[in-house]
Amino acid sequence: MMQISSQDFLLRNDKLPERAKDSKPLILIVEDEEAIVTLLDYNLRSAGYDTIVARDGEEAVDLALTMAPNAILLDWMLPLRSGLEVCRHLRRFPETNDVPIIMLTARSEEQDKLRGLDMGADDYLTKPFSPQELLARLRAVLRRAQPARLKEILVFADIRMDQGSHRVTRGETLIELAPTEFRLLRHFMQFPGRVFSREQLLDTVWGREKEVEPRTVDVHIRRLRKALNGKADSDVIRTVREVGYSLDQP
Amino acid sequence: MMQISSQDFLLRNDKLPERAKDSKPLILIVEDEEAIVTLLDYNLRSAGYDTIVARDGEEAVDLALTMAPNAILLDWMLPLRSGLEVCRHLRRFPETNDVPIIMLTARSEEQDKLRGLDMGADDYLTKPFSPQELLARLRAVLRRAQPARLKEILVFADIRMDQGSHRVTRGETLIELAPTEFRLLRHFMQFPGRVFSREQLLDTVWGREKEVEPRTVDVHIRRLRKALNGKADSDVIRTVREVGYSLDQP
DNA sequence: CAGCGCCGTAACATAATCGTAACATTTACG
DNA sequence: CGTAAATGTTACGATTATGTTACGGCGCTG
Repeated sequence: MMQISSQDFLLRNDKLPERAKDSKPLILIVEDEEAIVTLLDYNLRSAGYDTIVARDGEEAVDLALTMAPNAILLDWMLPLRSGLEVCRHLRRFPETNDVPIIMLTARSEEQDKLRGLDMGADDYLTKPFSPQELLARLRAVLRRAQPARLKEILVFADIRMDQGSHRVTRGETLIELAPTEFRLLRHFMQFPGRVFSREQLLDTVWGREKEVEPRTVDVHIRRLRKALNGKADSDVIRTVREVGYSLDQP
Repeated sequence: MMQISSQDFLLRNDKLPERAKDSKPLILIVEDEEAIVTLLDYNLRSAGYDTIVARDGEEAVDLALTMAPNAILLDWMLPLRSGLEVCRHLRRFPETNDVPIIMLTARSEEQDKLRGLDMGADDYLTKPFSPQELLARLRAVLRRAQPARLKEILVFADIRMDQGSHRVTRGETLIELAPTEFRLLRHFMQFPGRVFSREQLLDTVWGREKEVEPRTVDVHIRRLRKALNGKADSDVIRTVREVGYSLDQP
């Protein structure tokens, strides 16, 4: 079916995994003072990181979105958009929501620090700082950064959920889901095979603000089943009597 | 429920395989005439490109999505799906939205050319052509290649936005947009298919200097829809309840 | 300064979704 | 088999989110 020369195919399959897995962490430096950029860049590269540099706030957002860095060093004072603004902005988007951000600032005022952390910064570094301190804090935030990353695309059997476009397909069919059905399915797909009680589902999918009858879950399970299965009888939701429901192979 | 090919979703919003920077550019040749394939293949390889070949429209879409070529040479007349269709199709998906496409055609009629460019082709080559011309144009589009979101001309389905001249067309129709509507549409076209919350849109399209009610977004969506759709009922903006809006195929 | 286009908001209209109760069916178990 | 408990299914009124319209204000431009 695919017409490609064997040479190409081998080449590509050789190269692809390499970059994905054991490449160096990429650090985005957001800083307009050339001297500091040079300093940071030199230290980070010496320590085995890859770096890219943004000179202003706009560029920072651009690069953060396109290059998917593993961490961001973000200067407080910037042209076009302040570091604070950039930080808040990045935190609004799923792609960058969980990238660790270390704020750099000339002042060490408590208030600024708190504001920075409020906006979603992970750590805080006061100029002047030693390269050792920088690297230590960087290692720390990178270490902590593991579990946050929710997958953008969830797959279970022939069901695909794309959280970016907010679409669900089963095989080749596009599935339309109401909001609660979507959240319910997402929760199941985040923990495939695991059984959840009605109470647990109410907690996680509904939230604990309003009291809802446990039996209401049944109704939404029914709606989700109907939407997912169409007319075929391949039910991916398993009822575990006395316990709850799980996403499971038919 | 609509039917979509599984290939469409295979890589949707996933990261495409990233090739090492110093590898040769990969060119996808879409052409059913063997003689021309041979010619193109020989010339491209001599000039230092890697090539893969698709013999029909279906295969073209498949390979474009799975192999992430750096550019596509696309014949106008094809089995299964016309080059025009393939072009439009590829432009609908984020992964292939920004791959440069050069259309190949036997005829040099102005009208075809315009239609091709409307569908999102980057350039146009009339058979017979000299290898020199081919390579020159290829170099040109590769040089210009940029992520969709930084492109000067954005294309989604039959909508074209030229940021240089600040013009928007849908099919043959010129669309007049107020400034906010323009920025809103631009943002959607920079991230086709992606859902944005009202808050995110206020951040990116409005900017956060002044506080604006989230519901104001609805009104501008309405105005944009009205301007784009005319009287036809082909709405390219999808409402995702409780979440936001996205640019999407009708 | 009058007219025009654009914007943000509130108010009202419409549509989608939700939660619940009531009834139907299945299951477990003696 | 027969019964009780658990789950499946359905229909419907209430609620909420979104669609739509109209209006006043503001900044330009002629």
